[in-house]
Amino acid sequence: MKEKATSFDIAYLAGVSQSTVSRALRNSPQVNKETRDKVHAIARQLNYKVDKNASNLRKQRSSTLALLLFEDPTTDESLINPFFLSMLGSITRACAQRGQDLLVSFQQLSDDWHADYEDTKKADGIILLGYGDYEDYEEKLNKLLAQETHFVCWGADVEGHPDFTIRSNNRQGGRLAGEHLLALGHKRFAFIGNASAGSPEFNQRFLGFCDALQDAGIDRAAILQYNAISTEQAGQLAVHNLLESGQPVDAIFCASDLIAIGVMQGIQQQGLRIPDNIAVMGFDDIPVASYTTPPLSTIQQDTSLAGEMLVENLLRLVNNQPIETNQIEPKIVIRTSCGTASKG
Amino acid sequence: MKEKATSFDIAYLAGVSQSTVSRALRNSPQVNKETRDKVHAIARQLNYKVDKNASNLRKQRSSTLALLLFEDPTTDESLINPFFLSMLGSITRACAQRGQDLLVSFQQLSDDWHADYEDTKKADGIILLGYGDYEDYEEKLNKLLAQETHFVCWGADVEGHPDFTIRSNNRQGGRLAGEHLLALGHKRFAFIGNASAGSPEFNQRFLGFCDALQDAGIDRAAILQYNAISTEQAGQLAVHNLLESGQPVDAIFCASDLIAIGVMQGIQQQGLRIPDNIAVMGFDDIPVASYTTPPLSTIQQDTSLAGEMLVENLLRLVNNQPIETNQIEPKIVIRTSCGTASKG
DNA sequence: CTGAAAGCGCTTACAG
DNA sequence: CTGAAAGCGCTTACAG
Repeated sequence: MKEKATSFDIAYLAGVSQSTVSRALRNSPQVNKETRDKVHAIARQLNYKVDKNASNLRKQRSSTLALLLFEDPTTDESLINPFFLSMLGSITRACAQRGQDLLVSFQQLSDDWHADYEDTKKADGIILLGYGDYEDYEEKLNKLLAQETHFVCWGADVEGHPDFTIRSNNRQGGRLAGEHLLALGHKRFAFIGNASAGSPEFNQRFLGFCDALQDAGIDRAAILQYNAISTEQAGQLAVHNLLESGQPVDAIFCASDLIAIGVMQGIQQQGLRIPDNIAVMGFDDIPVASYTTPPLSTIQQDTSLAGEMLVENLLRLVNNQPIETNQIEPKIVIRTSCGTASKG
Repeated sequence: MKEKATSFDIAYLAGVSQSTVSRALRNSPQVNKETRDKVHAIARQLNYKVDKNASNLRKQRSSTLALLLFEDPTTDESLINPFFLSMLGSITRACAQRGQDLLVSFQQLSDDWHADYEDTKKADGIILLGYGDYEDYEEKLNKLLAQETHFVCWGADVEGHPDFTIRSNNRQGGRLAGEHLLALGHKRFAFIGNASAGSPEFNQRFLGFCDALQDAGIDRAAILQYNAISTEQAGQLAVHNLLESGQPVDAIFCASDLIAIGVMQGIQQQGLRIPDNIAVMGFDDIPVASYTTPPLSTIQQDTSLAGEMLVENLLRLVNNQPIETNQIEPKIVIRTSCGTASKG
C-alpha cells in the first residue's frame, strides 16, 4: 500500500502551512476560499483522509458511540432477541446520519462497562440495550452514574432514574391490550410475564392491563398472572401451568412476543384453538409476529423512533444539552390471534 | 468527571519512568516482575485505561474491524435481512474473543468504502456483508483490491476471486435440497430465485439443485425457474406467475427463506395446501423459518461458523498470514413444508 | 487570513 | 532491566 498522505504533504503541495491545511479541511471560515478550494482539491487527489486517531487524540473526542447489548446469559449460540436486532438497525442509521461511528459489543467478560469504553476514549458515550433482570444491573448503572459516564439506556420508567432512560409508555401499551381484548368481548383474563420489580417494563405492561380491566369493572384479583422471562420456553411453561390449574381463561396478554409465541404453542399442544378458545396478545411486534399461526396481535414499539431517540439523547448528554423527551408511544397492531368479531 | 489518569501519573506514583509503565502494562517480559505488579496495582487503583487513540496513533494499528452491511436500496424502514442479523451476532462475538472492536455501518452515502474506514485508520480491515446485485458492486471490490485494502466478503465463489470471499458451499446446498425433494417422491420441480451472474450465490444453489435432479434422470430443461430477489414480495409474485402459467409443479426450491415465505403465502392464497399440493423448500434457516405454517424445511448456513471465519480470515489478511479455508458446508433442516412420507 | 509551536498520550528504538 | 527521547498526525491557542 502506498504511503498514506498526511496534512504535511498537502501543505507542501499547496504551498501553505500545515495549520492552514488543517483549518481548510475542516472548512474553517477564517481560511480564504481559494486556499480552501486548493487544499480540498489536493486532498482529493491524494486520496487523503484525516487520521481519526490523531484527531481524536488531539480533540479528546471520538465521534463514536458504543452500543452494549446485554441479555440474560444465553448459552452463546442462541438467538439475540429480535426486538434488539431491529433496534440495532435503527441505531446504526441514526448514528450514520449524525456522523457518529458505532462500536458494537455484547456484554463482555468485563463487568465494568464504563472502563471498557469511555475510559479508553474509544467512545464518547454508551447506549445500553437489554432485557436482563433489572435489579441485577441497577448496581452497574449506579456505578456508571457515579463515574459520570455518558450513557443512555433503553428500559423502564423506574423512579429516581431520570433522563438517561428512554422507554416505551409501557403502561399505556398494557392498557391498549386490555381495551382491545375487552372490546372483543373477552371476560376472563390472564397476564403472562414477570410482574415484579426485577422486570419493571413487564410490570408496567401488567399495570396498564389492569388499569383497562378495572375501568371495565374487573377486579384486579380476578386477573390471573404467571411469571415468565422473555423466551418461548418460559411462555410455554407458564401457559402449561395456567391450563393445568383448571382456572377458566379466555384471553391471555403476554409481556412479550417471544412469550406469546411459546404461549400459543402451549395452547395448541393442548388441542385448544386460538382465538376461538383462548385469545393471545403479544408485545413488541417483532418480525416473526406476522408469521405465527394465527398471526399475532400485539403492541408495537416503534424501534425506528426509539433508535433515533437513544442516539439523539446520548449526544445531548455528551454535549451537555438538555433532553427533551424520552418516551415513545406504543401502537396496537391487530392481527387475528385475539379474534375479530365480538364474542357478545 | 475527574481527570483521567495517564501513564505519567502511574510512573510518578510507582517511582519509575513512563516508558517502564508502558512496558509493564503490556506485560513486557523484559520488565521486572515486581515493577510490573506494582504498576498494575496502581493502574487498577487509578482506574487507568490505555488511551486507544494515542496507542493506535503510535502503533499505526487500530485493533478495530469494520462491518459494512449493504443491501439493495431498501426504503430505510424496512427490515434488515434476518440472515445478516444473525451473522452480525456471531461476528460481534468473534471480534470480542479476539480483542477486536467492531465498527458497524450500513452502506452509506459515500461509495468509497475504502476511504471511509481503512484510510481514516479507524479500522484495520473491512468485512463486507450483503445481498446486492453482484455485478453492481464488483467494481467496488476491484477498487478495494487495487487499493490493497484489507477486506473479506461473504458471498459466492466467483471465479477469479480468491481468498477474500468466504461462502457457503451453495452448490452442495442446492444438491441437498434436490435430493431431499426427490426422496420424498416429488416429480415436477421449480426453482424460484435469480439464477444469473448478478446473483452468483442463488445461481450456485440452482446449479446444485439441477445436479441432484439430473442424477435422478431429470433433464434440466424440465426444471422451471422464475426469477426473484430475496424478498417475500418477489417470492409471492414469482409463484403467482408460476401458478398462472398452468405448468404442473409439485415441489419448489426457493433461493432463500424470505422468498420461500412469500411463495408459501402465494400458494396458500390460491387455496392450495403445503406440502400436500406443493412442497416448498427454503435456504438460510432464518429464525422465522420454524414459525411459518407449515414450518419450513430449509438449508441451513452456519452463521456462527461463518462469522468466526470472516473475522479469522480478515485478521490473517491484516497480518499477512495465509488463509486456510473459506467455505462452510450447509446442512439440511427438515421440518414439514416438503412433506414427510414418500408420495410413492 | 496565515504560520510557528505546543501538545494530545502513548510506543519503541536507542543507549546504558 | 530501566530511562531519556523521538515521534505517530493531528488541532488549536497565540501571535502577527
